[in-house]
Amino acid sequence: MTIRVATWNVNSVRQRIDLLLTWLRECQPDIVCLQEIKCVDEAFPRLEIEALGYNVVTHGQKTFNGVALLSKLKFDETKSGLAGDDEDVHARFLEGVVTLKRGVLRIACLYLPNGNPVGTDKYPYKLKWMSRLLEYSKERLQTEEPLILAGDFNVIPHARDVHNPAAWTEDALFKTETRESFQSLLGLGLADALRAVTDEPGLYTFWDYQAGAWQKNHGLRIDHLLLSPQASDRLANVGIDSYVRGWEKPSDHVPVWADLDLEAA
DNA sequence: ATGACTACTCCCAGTAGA
Repeated sequence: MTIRVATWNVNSVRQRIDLLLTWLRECQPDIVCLQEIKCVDEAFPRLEIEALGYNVVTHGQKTFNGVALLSKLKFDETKSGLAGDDEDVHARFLEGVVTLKRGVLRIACLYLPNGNPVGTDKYPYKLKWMSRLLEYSKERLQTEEPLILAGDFNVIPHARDVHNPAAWTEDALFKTETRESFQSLLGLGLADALRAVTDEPGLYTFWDYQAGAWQKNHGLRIDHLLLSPQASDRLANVGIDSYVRGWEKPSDHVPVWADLDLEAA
């Protein structure tokens, strides 16, 4: 038995619903984290997705941001919002817990702030959000349960994760402070699922719409699944569905998934 | 390269994304 957990920044779920349904049928993920749904909860196309056998929970927002969790396993609990800043109204975080044959699996779906342009209040907001995520992770890791942080991190972890690293050194996605903060998440014992299976450079999850970035393979790896030791121990396979970027009217991000040897209840 | 695309919005020029 394996459980497939996926993440995909769809860049508007209403624009992408047909592609999403096609991909769900092809990939057959058990749990999916969606980002940038760009709609309020009432406008989310839940019926079509429920028809494929998913339980759906959304944390939406008008126009921007918005995250959703889809799961073939029933949610025991869900919670929206990341602790640590009562002033933050962005819909960027949604946590769900499902029951397994042995214990539970906790999934945090996140859309980490972009942070550009650096020099505006957007970058400190990003760094603060990352430190809030670090605190959340510290707390959750104490339970010693399988935990997955999945989403659009807006972080390029390493030079091998971007086509032209020299052009990105001052960008909020690649700045030293950003990468150090991401590293401190890994320092807690979280494993970058893709890097647990390969060191290969040039594996991307995002290609800009502009300047033929997809055709030239000028991409970024910014969508990640971070696994607690209890999840990492069960890791069987990881994939990037980059072919989805070649579809008609695609998102600029593609799905990333991980298979874990865990049994559903 | 002040560029390029795409999607959003009190409907359409301005904002945001990465």
